[in-house]
Amino acid sequence: MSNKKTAPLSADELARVAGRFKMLGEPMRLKILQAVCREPRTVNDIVAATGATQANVSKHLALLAAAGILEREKDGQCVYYGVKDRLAIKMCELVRAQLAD
Amino acid sequence: MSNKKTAPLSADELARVAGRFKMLGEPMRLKILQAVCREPRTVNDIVAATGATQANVSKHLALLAAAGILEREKDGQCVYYGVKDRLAIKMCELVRAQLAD
DNA sequence: TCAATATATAACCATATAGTTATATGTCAA
DNA sequence: TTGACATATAACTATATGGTTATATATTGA
Repeated sequence: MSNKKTAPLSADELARVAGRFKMLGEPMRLKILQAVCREPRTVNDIVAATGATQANVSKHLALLAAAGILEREKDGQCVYYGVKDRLAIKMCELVRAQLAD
Repeated sequence: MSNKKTAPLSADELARVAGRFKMLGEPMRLKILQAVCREPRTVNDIVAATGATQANVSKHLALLAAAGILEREKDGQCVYYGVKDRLAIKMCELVRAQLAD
């Protein structure tokens, strides 16, 4: 155990951390996260829940899955997306709570 | 106390939360946060610590201060920037820890 | 007042990316 | 097969913004 007083992040680490935040820095993606937060949903469900176009939702889903925030599971002709990274959700709640003061 | 099972965020709240993350989604800004994390530092110090140009640092500092993440205090001809929003730092550490697995 | 120093800002360019439209791919049922 | 549905992807446009250069605005000391 023990922390080394938090060593400075390398350029690479900095970029990774920033990338994580950048992924959450888009309203539409947060809206998608909200839609799949409870349980996995199909792309169609998410499209309906967000009101965005199917192509746009699909693109964001691909990004979120590639970032490891969502996970993809195919079932027949449907594809379910669910939350893989609970920390992302946690952080959304933290910020939300903070803004509500 | 008591949570209402987390009501869905309005478009406006969504934008605010996203804006918060977007502010942290830039490597240079994280580097600046690192520089001022322990104690307030002058712009010059931050420029030296980050290796970026003075104009660029100044711009990011203005953004971070406007977002309420940093606070600005003038002392003579120097300006000190320090962390105002500890949650931002906390989240950086959370993500950093997560990536280190 | 003048020079030196610290910080901010304006104007600009280049790049990344969100959203769109159109189309491709895959899966099922008749 | 064929048609209907679900999802993905390609090509494109428009916009936001990070970084740069040049300059403006304090503030201090000589």
